[in-house]
Amino acid sequence: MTSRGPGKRVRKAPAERRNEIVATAARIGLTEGLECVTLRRVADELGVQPGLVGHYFPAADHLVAEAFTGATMAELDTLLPEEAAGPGHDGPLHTFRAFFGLTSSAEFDNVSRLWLNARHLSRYRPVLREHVVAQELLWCRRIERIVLAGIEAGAFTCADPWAAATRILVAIDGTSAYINTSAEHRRVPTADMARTVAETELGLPPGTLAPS
Amino acid sequence: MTSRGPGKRVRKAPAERRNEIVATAARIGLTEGLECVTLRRVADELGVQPGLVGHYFPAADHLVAEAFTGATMAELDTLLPEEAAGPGHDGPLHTFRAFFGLTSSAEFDNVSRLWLNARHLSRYRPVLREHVVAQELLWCRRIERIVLAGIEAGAFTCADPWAAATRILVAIDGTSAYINTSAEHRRVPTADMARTVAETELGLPPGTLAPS
DNA sequence: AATGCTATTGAGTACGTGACCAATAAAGCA
DNA sequence: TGCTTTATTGGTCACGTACTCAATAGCATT
Repeated sequence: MTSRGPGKRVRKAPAERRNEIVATAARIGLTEGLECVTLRRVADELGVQPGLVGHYFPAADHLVAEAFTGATMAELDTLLPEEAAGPGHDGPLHTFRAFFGLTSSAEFDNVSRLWLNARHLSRYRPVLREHVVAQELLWCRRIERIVLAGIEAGAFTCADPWAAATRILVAIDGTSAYINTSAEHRRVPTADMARTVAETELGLPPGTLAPS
Repeated sequence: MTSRGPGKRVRKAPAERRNEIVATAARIGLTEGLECVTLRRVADELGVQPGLVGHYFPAADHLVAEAFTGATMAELDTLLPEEAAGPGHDGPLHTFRAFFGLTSSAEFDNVSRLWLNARHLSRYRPVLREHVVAQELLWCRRIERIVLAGIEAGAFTCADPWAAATRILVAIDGTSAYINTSAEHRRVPTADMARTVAETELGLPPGTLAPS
């Protein structure tokens, strides 16, 4: 991919190089797993010496943690764009339809794997753990905002938006827990579960959030 | 724990030694994580040379896989004893009450961690993957049997027992997905979710499966 | 009591990891 | 233009892993 002859140096502004490193680490983490995010692996990918990556990340844990945050942050912005909760849009109902459409598609598989990966690795890596907790709460808050917008617009009925958001995420995370194992065997009974849970939580008739 | 002076050999029957090794590996996997199940670690625990463990398990993957199966199999028998589905017992309703009581308690935390651990590690380790899939289906089938017994006894109403069992497990696995991260923040909204999902799936009035 | 089988030892190889650091060359500034 | 700063190189180091294998010693059988 990125290959330069030996000895050739390319000197970049620290901020730019740092971003490069994090972006590469995020891509590796998303597609191959966070344990593949090593100083050497990232350096190879960038056509650079391992020492350089170590220079920007004296502790490898921080690189892994930032890789995770980078990947999930980007994904969240795809799934639930910030502006979706604001005014002048298709409305919360359409936002959720798109959301459940995406989370049910195969594109989401790598994201499921990443979450599973990060949640387990957090057992041993405190730095990563903090980033994962922050992202978990961020995702939950982002959903809560859509719920709030829907209540305000009179589209949803829900006594506790935070609890509803939490339980919707349980359904999503529960469904994607089998992504590396018996996902095939479960596709049928679990395909609509997250959507159904959401409809129940938001006081919607069954099928309301199904793709149009 | 088990310490012998150097050079002292204890020679055991192969089957017995093998069981010892798997039992130790299962304990380590359950309490410290499957990546701690190494030839060295298990050998240390048994007061034995690493080469011996390597003799019984020429590929370390198989040891990890058997450790997982050993631990989850034992746990399943605690949670849903085989005979619970048979005749002459407190009945399916009581069985499920006990089940949800246990899965909600802190004793279950290590089991949640183990499942998370194994489901992620299955991404890289095909041998473990097969064992995990087998256990996942076994747990699901065991629940399905209780559901079937309950339907037969007229206690439950359920059109598709297998699908119901699958969705109950989604709720349980979803709830326990945060065991290493933001579990504290979610305890309140998710505490009763698995039980509630089960009551819905089985056509029971809310609270029927709550601890008595 | 002697013998054979084999469970067990103890040291070996090869590999991948994170961390460390002096030397070097590229970029910006005087 | 020359000088200073520092991003980058290219190694080394110690550690932990799986795996290999000849030699050894415990047990069971004769």
